[in-house]
Amino acid sequence: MVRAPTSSPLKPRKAPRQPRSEHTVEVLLEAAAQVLERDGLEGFNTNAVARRAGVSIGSLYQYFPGKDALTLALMRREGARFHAEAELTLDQPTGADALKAMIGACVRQQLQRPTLAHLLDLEESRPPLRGAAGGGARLIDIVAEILGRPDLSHPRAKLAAADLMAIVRGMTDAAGERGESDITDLQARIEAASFGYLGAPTTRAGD
Amino acid sequence: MVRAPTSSPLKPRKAPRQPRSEHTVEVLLEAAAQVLERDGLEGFNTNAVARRAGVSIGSLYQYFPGKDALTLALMRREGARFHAEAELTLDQPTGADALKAMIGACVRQQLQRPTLAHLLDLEESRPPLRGAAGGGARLIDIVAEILGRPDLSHPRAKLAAADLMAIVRGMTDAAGERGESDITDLQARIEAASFGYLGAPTTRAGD
Amino acid sequence: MVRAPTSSPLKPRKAPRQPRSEHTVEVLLEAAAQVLERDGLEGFNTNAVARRAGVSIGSLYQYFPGKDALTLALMRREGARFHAEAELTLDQPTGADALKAMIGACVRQQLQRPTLAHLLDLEESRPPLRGAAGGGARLIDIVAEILGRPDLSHPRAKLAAADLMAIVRGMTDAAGERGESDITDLQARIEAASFGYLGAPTTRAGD
Amino acid sequence: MVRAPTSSPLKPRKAPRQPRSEHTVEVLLEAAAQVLERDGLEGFNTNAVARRAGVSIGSLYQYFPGKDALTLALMRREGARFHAEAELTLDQPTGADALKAMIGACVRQQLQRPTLAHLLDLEESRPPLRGAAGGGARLIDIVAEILGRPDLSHPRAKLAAADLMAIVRGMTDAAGERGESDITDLQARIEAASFGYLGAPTTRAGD
DNA sequence: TATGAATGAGTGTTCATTCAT
DNA sequence: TATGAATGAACACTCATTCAT
Repeated sequence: MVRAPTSSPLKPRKAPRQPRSEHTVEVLLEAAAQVLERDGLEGFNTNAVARRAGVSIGSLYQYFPGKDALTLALMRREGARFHAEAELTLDQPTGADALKAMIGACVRQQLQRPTLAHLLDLEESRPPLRGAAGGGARLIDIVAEILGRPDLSHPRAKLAAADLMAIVRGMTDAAGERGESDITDLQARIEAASFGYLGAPTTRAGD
Repeated sequence: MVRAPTSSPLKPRKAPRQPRSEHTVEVLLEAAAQVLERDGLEGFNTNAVARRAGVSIGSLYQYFPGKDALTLALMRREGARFHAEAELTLDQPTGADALKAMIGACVRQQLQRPTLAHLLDLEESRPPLRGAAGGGARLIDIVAEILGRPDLSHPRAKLAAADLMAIVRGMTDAAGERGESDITDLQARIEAASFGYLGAPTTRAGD
Repeated sequence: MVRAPTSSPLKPRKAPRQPRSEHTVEVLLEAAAQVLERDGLEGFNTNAVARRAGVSIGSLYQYFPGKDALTLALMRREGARFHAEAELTLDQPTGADALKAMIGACVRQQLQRPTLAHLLDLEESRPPLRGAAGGGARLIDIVAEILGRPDLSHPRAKLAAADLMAIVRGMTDAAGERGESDITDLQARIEAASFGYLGAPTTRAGD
Repeated sequence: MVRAPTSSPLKPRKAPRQPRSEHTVEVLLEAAAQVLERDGLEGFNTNAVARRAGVSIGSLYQYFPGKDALTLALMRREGARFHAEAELTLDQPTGADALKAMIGACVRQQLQRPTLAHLLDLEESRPPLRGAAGGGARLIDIVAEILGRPDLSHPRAKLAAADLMAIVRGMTDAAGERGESDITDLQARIEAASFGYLGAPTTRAGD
């Protein structure tokens, strides 16, 4: 094994400017996603990704300085539209509405491609990637902001935000693993737990 | 040379009869735990475990037919006293008390050696170990039984049990990762979420 | 890490397309042959082969999915020109001529690189390679066909063919081990035994 | 691996004088034979033999200085009664009778426990054991002596003897591998080849 | 003398990464 | 710029042999 990263090993090596390059990057990311889904972390290796992408291994390394950078880019891609949606929740009038919207966004995100989302979550906690995607932290900030809204005004907003995101992540992951697909039901249960946590139960969950 | 294992690759290879053997097994398991804690899944390999245990790699393989068997044995060791405690929760008079006891057991278990517990959780979801430890499924059954008690009598006990365990796991994992150590506070927050989920809020969490 | 091979462990992993690859494969096969000849089955390991080939171990595994595939490829390489020659024996006018030609082919094959041929024979009987080269069975069919010719017309052609090949193999192996190199003499003795077996002695052997 | 034989690694380490020891040696040899038959050369290792013998690995090494010594002892055990029988063939009045008797002895020996005999043959050609059992050479001497008898009086007795033994070994091995069990038929075919080789065919083989 | 725990060099194999073409 | 052949450190696992008990 040869591990001598000269520059930052996580940032994309080159900004793909030409359309052909953009396309290659896109193809590589989708290939990575599919390999992850089909073969799990066990089968997730750079050669397999390149092969599936129909691209040479050399090309992969031209766009990504290393495996972790590829993983990271995939995380960002998967998180992109989700983050946009998450930001929008702040536009909701009340904190409660915003929180519901946020939960909805999380659930949709996680259940879109459940195994992919789950595996990326796992990868995200691996030291070299720890918080590199920045998604989690940012998300918690948004939720914390929501919890500061007048109708919720939680005294320990940051901590509660972390707890809520943990609840959401825990429940959606488990649901994904079980193969659940009824988004509405799941969302209702998560809301029950969340608002219960906040001391303002909506309705009895799971009825 | 690597050939197909003739016997089950997960069951311990030989029961340690002499006191010396027992000691070696104990030392190996603790070494495995420590390697996992210090170096993560990345650094968790049989040679490292043997080295840390101060034992030859051959000895490791005398007691465990493979890496997975070692991991599994560690899971069982870590889960042992916890499972005992979990069973006892059924002795509680009311469902609410039982559930609180259960949450307490989970929290204590997870916060005892947080990173170890977390990494073992991850490993448990890897295909070759999927449910091999048998802990998770059993746990959910207990909780489901609790939820069937008169004072809780949840109509979708099995599903709710899974949800509750997901909440507990999600929150404790996150707490462990943050380095939280105030068990009582964490437990209170989890109870809030749990009873909120069940539609019977106790007090506003996090106040 | 050693995991179950996903594809057939005996078929070559990748067809060498570039001339460089072809060369590497050729070099690896010849190295395998030489290691086998110098160090026997004992010393025949993938690292030794790669080292002797002046190639990294990784390269070996790029072209052969495993040790057995390498062995098999070597068998086929060694058997290639021989099989061509064996097929041609059917062009001989009479059965007797064809049989003599066949014996000649076998003897030449076995005495070209006697130890190599012998060791490959041994390997061929190891379970994972059992009949994989397909050489032996095919050979017997050819001989059986020869024995069916009018001038020989043996009533138990298949059995006799197996016997004859056993005679040829036994005698050439022994001769090879003794270091015999007079092909003509050996061939004459084998013919004596063979035609004697068929009930049509030519001349007294060994005179 | 630790390979530092201080004394001759092939001779039995201690002459078992006490009846208990003799019994242990016998048990070990039979265990070795059975392991060889059941699991082949692949599974033939000292620990397996000891386990099958119901004896500790330490005991095995008390009676045999190494694996090869064990193998060798097994060869001698298997060859013992056969050699006795082989010697007796010299008592036959004519060379032809003696040769037939010899062939019969060989066939019986090889077909008694065909796989065992075959695997031991293979082992015998491995360098550390090369000719150590001494069986083959001695056998050839006997046959050479037979071939010198007046009725056969072969001019190249030693060479012819080697050839004949090669024929016998080749044909019986192949027969054993095929699972043949009709000793008389096989013997007749071998005689045909043998006497054919000598220029004195008996009857057409295989009719 | 018997036991079996312990040893560790050796073997097959993988995969992230480099670099000549 | 793209290719894919080549690299080699790392890892899982085996087994002949030793030696303390």
